[in-house]
Amino acid sequence: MFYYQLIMRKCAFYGNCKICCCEKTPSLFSKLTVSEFEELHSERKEVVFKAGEVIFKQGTTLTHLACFRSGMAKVYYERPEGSNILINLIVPGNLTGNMGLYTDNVHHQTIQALTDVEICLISIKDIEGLLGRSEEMAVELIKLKNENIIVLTNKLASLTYKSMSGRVADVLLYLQKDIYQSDTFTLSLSRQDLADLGAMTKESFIRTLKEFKDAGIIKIKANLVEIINLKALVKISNN
Amino acid sequence: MFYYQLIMRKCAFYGNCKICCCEKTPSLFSKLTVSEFEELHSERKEVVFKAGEVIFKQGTTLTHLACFRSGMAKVYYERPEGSNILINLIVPGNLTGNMGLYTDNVHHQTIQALTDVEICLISIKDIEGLLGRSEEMAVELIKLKNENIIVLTNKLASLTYKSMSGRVADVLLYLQKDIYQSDTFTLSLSRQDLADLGAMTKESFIRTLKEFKDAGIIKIKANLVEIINLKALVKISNN
DNA sequence: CCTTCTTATTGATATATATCAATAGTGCTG
DNA sequence: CAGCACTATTGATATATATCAATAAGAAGG
Repeated sequence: MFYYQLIMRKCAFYGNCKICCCEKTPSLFSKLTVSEFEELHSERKEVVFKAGEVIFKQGTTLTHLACFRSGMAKVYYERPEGSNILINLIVPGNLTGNMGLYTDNVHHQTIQALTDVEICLISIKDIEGLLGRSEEMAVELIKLKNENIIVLTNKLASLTYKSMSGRVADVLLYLQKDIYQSDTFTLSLSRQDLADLGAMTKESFIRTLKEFKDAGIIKIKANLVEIINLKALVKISNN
Repeated sequence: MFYYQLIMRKCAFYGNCKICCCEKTPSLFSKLTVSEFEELHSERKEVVFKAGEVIFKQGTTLTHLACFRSGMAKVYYERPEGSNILINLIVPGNLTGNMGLYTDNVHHQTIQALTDVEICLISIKDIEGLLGRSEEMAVELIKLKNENIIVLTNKLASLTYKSMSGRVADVLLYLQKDIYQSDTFTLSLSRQDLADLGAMTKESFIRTLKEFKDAGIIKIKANLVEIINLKALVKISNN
C-alpha cells in the first residue's frame, strides 16, 4: 500500500504531514510505500524558526532538506558582489534546499524565514538512500526538478524581456496565484523584497504600484493588498 | 561491467558514442551496464540536420531526446509575444530536450541548428523504461537537472543584475570556457544571437564589443574572436 | 563581376529606470 | 508618549540602454 492511499483514508494519521505529501503535486513522497515513508518520517527533525532567521545559508554544506509545514520564507541567491536576487517564496508543502544534491553538496541559495516557520528537516543521507532504491521517488524528484526549470525559464523571460510594469504585474500575479491563492492578502514581505522579486529598485516598484492603484487595478494600504482587476493585471503582464 | 569501463578500454567500440557517454560529466549514460546501454543504442536514430533547421519546436510533443555528436545548436525560449530569449548553446556531448519529461511531455524550448549537426535521437519511452529500472541513471539525471538549475540561476543573476558590459563579458567568457574551450574561436552565431544571449539589442552588443576591442581586451574581425586579456574580462564580469 | 539582399556598424535621439535626496510614516524602547 | 531607527513614499535628476535611421560590408546569385 502506498503512503498516500493510507493518508487519504486516515488523514490525521501522520498529523500535518499530509501538507507535504498530498497537497502538492508532484510531491516527492506521494509514491512511497508506508514502510519507505516510515524510514524518512521516523528520522525527521521538527524545527521552528522565528521570522528573520536563516534556515539554510548559501555556501554551507547540504546535510538536510526542508519540508515546509507552516509560515513563509524567501529564497535568495547571494551574488559575490553583495547584492541579493530573490528567486522565490516558500509556503507549506514546498520542499527546498536540494539544488546541491548529487553535485557539490553545498547550498546554492540562502533561505530566510519571513514569518515564524515550522519545518521538518530530513537528512540528505536518508533521501539518497531511498532514491537509490525507489525509482518511483527518483522519478518524482525528476518531475519536481523539471518543474523548477520551467518556472525558472519563465522567470528569466519575465525579468529580462519585460518592462517594469510587466514585472510588477508578474510579482502581483505570483503572490495571488502561487503564494496567497486569494485576491486579497496581507504581505509578509517588505517593499525591498517585492522589488527584488521583480529585479528593480524599491522606489521603482513603489511608483509602479502607485500607478496600478491610481488606475484602479489594485487597492493597497500598508501591507494589505487587494487585486480589483485581475484581467488588467494579466494584460499588463503580457505587454 | 559498466558501459563506460568497456568503452574506456575499447574506445572505438561504439563509434563516436563515447562523446555522449564519457567526455562529459555527469553523463546520463555513464552508469549503465552494457546490456542497458545496448537497449538504448540499438533503438537510437542517427540524424543529420542542416544549419538553420529546427530540431525540436517549442510546444510540440516530446517524443525523443537528442544527444549531440557534432556541430552546434541554439536553444531558445519563444515568448508568447514573439520575441525569443536565447537560453544556451548545445555542443557535442550535450543532451537536450527533456524539460517536459514526466511533466507535460511537451518541448518547452526550440532547438535550432547553427551549423550542420549530427545527433542521435533516443525515444522518451526507452529513457523512461530504463529510468524506471536503473536508479543509477535516475540519479545521473537528477545530477544533470541540478546542474541545469545552478547554471540557470547564475544566468538569472547575470542577466538581471549586471550592466551591459558585464553581460557582454559573460557571453564572451561562456563562449571561451563552455563552448569553444579556446581563447580564439570563429563564431557560428550572428550578432543578434550574441545579443540575445546577453539580453540586449544587437546595436548595444556591438558597441560594447567595440569598447572591449578599443581597450585591447579582445580582437575581433568579422566572426573571428581572440581574447587577449582574460583577466580584464573576468574583472568586468564581476563589476 | 555587378546587383541585390541580408547582416553589421555607427551615429543621433528618446526613454525607461536608477540614483540621490528629502519627507513622511511606522513601530519599538526607555 | 517622546524620541529614535527603520521602512516607505515622493520628487528631481542622471544615466544606461533602446530605438530609429543611415551607411557599410559581406554573401548569394545570375
